[in-house]
Amino acid sequence: MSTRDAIVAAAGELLDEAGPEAVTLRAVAQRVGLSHNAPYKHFADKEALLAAVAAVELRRRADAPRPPQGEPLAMLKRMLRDNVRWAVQHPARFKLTFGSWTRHDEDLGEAAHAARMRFVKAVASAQAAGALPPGDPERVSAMLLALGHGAADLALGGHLSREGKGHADPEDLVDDLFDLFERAAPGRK
Amino acid sequence: MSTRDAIVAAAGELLDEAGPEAVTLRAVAQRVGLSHNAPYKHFADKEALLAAVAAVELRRRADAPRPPQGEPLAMLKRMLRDNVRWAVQHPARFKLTFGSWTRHDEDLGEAAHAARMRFVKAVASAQAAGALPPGDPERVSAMLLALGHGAADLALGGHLSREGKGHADPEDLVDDLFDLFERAAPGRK
DNA sequence: TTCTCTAGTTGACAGCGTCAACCTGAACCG
DNA sequence: CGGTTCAGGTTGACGCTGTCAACTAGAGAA
Repeated sequence: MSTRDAIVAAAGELLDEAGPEAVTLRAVAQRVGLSHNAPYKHFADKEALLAAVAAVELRRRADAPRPPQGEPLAMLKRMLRDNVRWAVQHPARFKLTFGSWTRHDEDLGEAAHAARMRFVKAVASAQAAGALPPGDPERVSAMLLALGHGAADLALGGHLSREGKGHADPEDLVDDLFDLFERAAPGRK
Repeated sequence: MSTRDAIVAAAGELLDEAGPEAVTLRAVAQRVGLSHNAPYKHFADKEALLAAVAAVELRRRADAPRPPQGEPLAMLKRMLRDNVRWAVQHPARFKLTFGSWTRHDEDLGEAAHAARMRFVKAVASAQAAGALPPGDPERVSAMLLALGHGAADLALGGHLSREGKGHADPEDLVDDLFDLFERAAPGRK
């Protein structure tokens, strides 16, 4: 493993173990056993390091073992639910990966595009199977991803009512949307 | 206007004019014409100040002049679209208000609850008019808000494809969801 | 008058990202 | 083989940040 990779890995671990504010260049360097300025030999600045962490995470998830596929719609639902579950379980990585990147990073942009295309493909097959309404699959994808993203983000922020009857965890909201699709789909022109 | 209010206002202006990273306690204090430590006489720490800014913003939007109401579903759609437009136009305020609050803030929690209840009420009337599927209005609200929140957040992060055919701006995604409701609603059991 | 808060001040502190300068060993080339 | 280059590492400094401690003026209450 290159030193660069070690730095990226250390930053990721720190992120998981102690939250985003603990990810300081100095702490990362120390964890790798280097001096506080060593990261600058591999990354232009802190943001470039974080972009690398995000890109690695994105690809790691893309390369994850695919569960056996079934119905296209069920598969799509599973993908979205997995995304949401991951977001809730790894808030810092989620926010880093899908937050705002201040500068354009070539590698990260490419990884994100690949991840999105994977999802768009799944939407297109569900449409082909008649399980989703027709229309630009990128746009339908955007809607699904927006709901998942929003549900996860609101849940993390504590903006989803947790108590009693109004309770919904973010995965439930994904289910609700799919229910809506199923109700809208069957008898369409 | 109390000094405390002036500090909150100054922080909000700084947020709009120069982005979140420009909102430093020193800059805020200087804008009000006080020494760098003056804010500590009114807020326990920086986060408490930011929570106050968020609460003010939330209430300001809640007190905004209500447009004349029409059909319940159309009104609801307008509310959600307004939220999304506001988020895209004031990203810093949006992220502050609907981001994660590290500590529980009484005032902010109350303001957020009031804002959400306003939305839930609108959902309930749309349901009563038969324009939305039945079910816990809080839960339906959560789904709508999640989609709006996610669409805005993804758009701000540049995660919505901007080019060519796949293009969708966040308000379009809100429309898509409402179209889906309209398609699902009419012939229900 | 004197006492007591409240809202303000100044000055310090450690930690942060970043910059500049220096060092070192291996690879390359004549 | 001797010299050069240079990626990768170091130390030390800078200004800025949030925060803390100590001090102070001034308005009311006793």
